[in-house]
Amino acid sequence: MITLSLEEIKTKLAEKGLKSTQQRIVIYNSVYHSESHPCAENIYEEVKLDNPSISLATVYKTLDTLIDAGLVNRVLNEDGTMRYDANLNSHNHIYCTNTREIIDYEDPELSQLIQNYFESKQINNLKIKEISVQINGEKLKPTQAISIK
Amino acid sequence: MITLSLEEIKTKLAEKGLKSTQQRIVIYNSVYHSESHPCAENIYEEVKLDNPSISLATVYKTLDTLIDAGLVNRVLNEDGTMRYDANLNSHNHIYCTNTREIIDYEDPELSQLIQNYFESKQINNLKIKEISVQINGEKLKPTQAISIK
DNA sequence: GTTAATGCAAACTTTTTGCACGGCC
DNA sequence: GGCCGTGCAAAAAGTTTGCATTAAC
Repeated sequence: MITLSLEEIKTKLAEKGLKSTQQRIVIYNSVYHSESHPCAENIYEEVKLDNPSISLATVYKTLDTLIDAGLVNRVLNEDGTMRYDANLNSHNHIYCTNTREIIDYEDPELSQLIQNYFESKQINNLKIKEISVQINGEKLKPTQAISIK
Repeated sequence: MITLSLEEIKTKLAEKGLKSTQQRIVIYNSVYHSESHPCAENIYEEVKLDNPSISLATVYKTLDTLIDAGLVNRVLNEDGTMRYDANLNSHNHIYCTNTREIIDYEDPELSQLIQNYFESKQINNLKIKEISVQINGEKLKPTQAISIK
């Protein structure tokens, strides 16, 4: 995992023309460093530990701001709640049907394969903007053991 | 589009051990024949035209019943609302960012390509059960394509 | 006739909104 | 200092639940 310093976060916000408020910093930091794909409530609970006065409405508003700025993406969860993801490289996800985790899956080779496919095959009257692959599966136990840090 | 007769719907319900109530018949029929992927509210509005006494709660309960029976699938929408789909063959979806429609996209060639890819490349300790592709894009109106500006 | 499904209303969860106050540039 | 962001509380949107009534088998 790549960690971001306070200065790096401030720079990223500034690049998008956003004021570096305390709330934006801690919320972006929380999403960025989350292993899973947290929902607004998860983020609220985490940032509240160090910032007890923060409001859940601010978490929602700030996430919308970060999404509009292109720093964070929405991820859909099987249960219909909105999840958030600051990893903008990967749009592929593995959904583990056992643990209900959503795991980022980056695979440039796969992305290229699909992109090539759609260069030779157009879909009627559709301007494709983005393609993502969702893989549903079961994490087998050895992986679970290894993945514990 | 393949249409289903009343008798065929009753048979499908009976095969799953479900009583053929008026509500189940009209709700399943509505989802089955929908071009888009309706949400519970959409289905409610449609079936209410012919069945004014039906309740929204019944729509939700019936959809859950149909999902449990394997006659209908849930589909996630970008806006976080739950959508429903009676086409069990295709797991690829096109999401139109203009109209917010979700459109089924069946493409055996694409599915085969991806399946082949994952036969030669395993993901660590993951037992893959299902792979789906989501394509986000804009449906172009014919007028847009030929418009002179 | 028995059992399960429906309809209603109320509750619950998640997300959004309006507005006064406070903090960043 | 001016303006934008935040916090609060209330509302909206989406979904679930409990229970008395009704319908299917």
